[in-house]
Amino acid sequence: MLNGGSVPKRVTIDDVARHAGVHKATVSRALNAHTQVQVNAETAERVRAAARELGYVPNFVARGLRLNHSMTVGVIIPDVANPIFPPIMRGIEECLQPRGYTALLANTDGQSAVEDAAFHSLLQRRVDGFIVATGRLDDQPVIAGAFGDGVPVVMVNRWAGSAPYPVVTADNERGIRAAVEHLHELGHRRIAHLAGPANFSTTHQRAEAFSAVTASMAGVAASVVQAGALSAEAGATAMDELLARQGSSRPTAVIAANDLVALGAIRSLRAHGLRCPEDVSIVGYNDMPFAADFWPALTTVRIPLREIGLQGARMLLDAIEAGHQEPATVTLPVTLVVRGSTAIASS
Amino acid sequence: MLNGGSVPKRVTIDDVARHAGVHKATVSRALNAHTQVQVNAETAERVRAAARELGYVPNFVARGLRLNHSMTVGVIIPDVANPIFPPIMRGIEECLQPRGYTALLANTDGQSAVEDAAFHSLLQRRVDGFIVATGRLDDQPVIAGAFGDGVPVVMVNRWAGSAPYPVVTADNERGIRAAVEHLHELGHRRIAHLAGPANFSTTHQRAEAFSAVTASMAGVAASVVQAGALSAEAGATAMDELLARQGSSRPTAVIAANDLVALGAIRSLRAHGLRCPEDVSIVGYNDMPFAADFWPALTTVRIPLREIGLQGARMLLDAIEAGHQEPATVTLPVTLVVRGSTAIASS
DNA sequence: CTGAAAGCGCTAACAC
DNA sequence: GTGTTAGCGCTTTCAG
Repeated sequence: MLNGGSVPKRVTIDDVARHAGVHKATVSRALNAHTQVQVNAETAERVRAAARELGYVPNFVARGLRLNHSMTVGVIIPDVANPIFPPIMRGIEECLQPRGYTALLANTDGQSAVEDAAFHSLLQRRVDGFIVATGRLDDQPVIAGAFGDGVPVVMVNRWAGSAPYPVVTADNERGIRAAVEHLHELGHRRIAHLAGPANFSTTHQRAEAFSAVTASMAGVAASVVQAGALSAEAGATAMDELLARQGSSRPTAVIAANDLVALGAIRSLRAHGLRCPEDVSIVGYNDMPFAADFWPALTTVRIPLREIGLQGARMLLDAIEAGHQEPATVTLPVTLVVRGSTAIASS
Repeated sequence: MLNGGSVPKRVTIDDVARHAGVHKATVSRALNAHTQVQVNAETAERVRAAARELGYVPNFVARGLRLNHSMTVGVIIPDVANPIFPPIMRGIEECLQPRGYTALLANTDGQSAVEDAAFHSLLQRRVDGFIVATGRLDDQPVIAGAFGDGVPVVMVNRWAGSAPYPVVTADNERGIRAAVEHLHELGHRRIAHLAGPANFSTTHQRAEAFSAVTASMAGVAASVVQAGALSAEAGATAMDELLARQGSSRPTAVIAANDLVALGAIRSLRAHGLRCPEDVSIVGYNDMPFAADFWPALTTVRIPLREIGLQGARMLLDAIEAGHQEPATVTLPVTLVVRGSTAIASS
C-alpha cells in the first residue's frame, strides 16, 4: 500500500522558523524575492538551508488567501478535442508559465448550462481572470456577469455579443477575401459558401465577408448554404444539400466555414462520385493541425492559433496586474495556404 | 475602461451573516449540503435568500485552507497539441467535473526540467493529486518524490520506471499481435517495425511484442528500425533509412510505433515514388483523431484514449478520498481498425 | 534587521 | 438550533 493511511504532515513556515531559530515572519521575508533585501544575508542563508533540509514547499493557497490572488487563470473552451484549441492553449501556457500563473481548464461542449457551471466553479476557486473561447453573439448572461464581479476576462478567437470584453481574434474579412480571390484567379465563377452558425462571431463574419466580396466581383455567382454545426458531419450534410439543389449550375468551388466542414464536404463529394479538386475545389478555414495530411491536402486560411492564445493571455495578465482593463480588440493577420484541394476550374 | 481601477470588494460569509441576521457559522452550515440539516428550515431559507441577494460566491481557497484540500488535481502531459492527449483529457474532465474537482494543466514538452518545475508549481498550489502522462522508464526523481509527500499520483498511458504508482494503460502486446496477424493474413512475410524511444513504456513494449510475435511465426522475416522520436519527421527519417538499407529484400509492410510515425513513413514512401498500400502496407498505432481522414486512411490499433483518462481520474479521486492508494495496474483492451493503408502483399 | 500581532475567509469543535 | 472561539499557513504593518 502506498502512503499507508495517514498522510505525513506537511511542513509549514513555522517548522522552518523553528528549525532555523528565527521567527516565521523572518522566514517569509527570507524566502520571498521581493523582501529578501530586508533580511541579514547569513540569516537568509540559514533559513534557506532549513527550508531545503525540511523539504519545505510554500503553500500558495494560504498565501493567496492573505494576498487575495490565486496566480491562477480559468480557461473556458468548448472542447479540447476540437483541433483548433490545443494550439491556442499552448500559446496561453507559453505566456502563463514564465509569469508564474497556471491554467484551470474547463470544457463546456458549447452548452450554456455547462458553461455557467464551469464559470461559477472557477469563480469559487478565485481565479484571477478568465480566458474564454466559447463566445456567442447571442446572450451569455453569466459570462457577461463577470464584468460586475471585477474579474478580468479576455475573449479569444470568438467574441461575445453582450459583454464589452477585450478580444483577440483573426481577420475573417481578409481571409475570406483571399480565398475568393484565389478561386477567382483559378477561373472559378460559381462559388458557394458552406456557412457556420450565425451566432459565432467568426463564422458570422466569414459569411458576411463572403457575400460582400463576391457581390463586388463581376461575373461571380455566389450561393450560401448553412451548415448546422462546425463538424464534418454537418459539412457533409450541407454539401449534400448543395449538390442536390444546384442541378446543372452546380458551383465549381466551395469555401467552407472551417476545416472540419471542409472535410465533410470532401466526404460528401466522394460519396456523390465527384472528385476534389478536379470536379469541385474546396477551401477550408483555420489550417488545423494535419490539414496538410488529408486527402487532398487542404487549401485553407491559416489563422495564428498559438499567437491568439499568447496575446490573449498576455492581455489578461496585464489587466490582472494593472488592476483594470480596456476593451481593446486585436485582430491578427491570416494567410492563405494553397495545397491540393483547389485547382483550375474545369468547366 | 472596464472595472475602473478599484475592484469591488467581494462579499464574504460575514456579509451574508449580517444581512440575514445570523452568525457566520450558521451561514456556513446553511450553505453546505452536508450540514444543512443542523439548521432550522426557515433560517436556512433566509440565509440562502441573503446569499442570493448579495451575489455571494463561496471562497474555495479559504475553505481549502481550513479543510486541507483544494478540490483540484494537477494534470501533467507532454503536449496538448499532440493529438492523443485531448481525448485523454476529455476523459479526465468527464470524471472530475461531476465530482467537484477541476484540473490544473501543465505541458512539459517532454523536458525533465520543465516537468520538475511544473510538478513543483502544482505542489505549491496544493493540488490533491496528480495525473501524469509523461512517464519515462528511466528515472524521474521528482515525480517519484511525490511518493514521499503523500500526494496520490496515477500514471496514464505511459508509466514510469522508478515510482510504484498505479497506472492505466492499453494492451500493447495484443495490439501489436493483432497488427502482425492482420499483415500475415494479407500475405506479408517481410515486415518491419518503426520503433519508438525505448524509454517510453508503451513503445518499449510494442517493440518487445513485435520481436516476440514475429519470432514465433514461421516464415516471417522481421526487422526493426529505431525512430528517434514520436513524430512524423522522425518517422519519415526512419522510413528513409529502412528503404535505403533494405535493397531488394525490402519489407512489404511496416508497423509504426504510432500514427504520427506512420504518417511520416507514408510521406517517405511517397517521396521515394512508392505507393501505400500498393507497394508497402503501413499500420499505425493509437487511432488518433482524423487518422481516418489521412491519405490513405490509416489502418491502426485503436486504444481507448478517453477511457484511459476516465479510469485514471477515477482511480485518483478514489485514492484521494480514501486517503491511501494501492499500486494497481489496469490494462485496457485495444482493437485493430482496418482501413486503406494495408492491402494484400503484391510480391 | 527581527519579533509580535493581526487577519485573509472559512469550518469545526464546543458551549449554551 | 445557533453563537463563540480557535486556527488552517501565510504576509504585513507596527514596534523595537
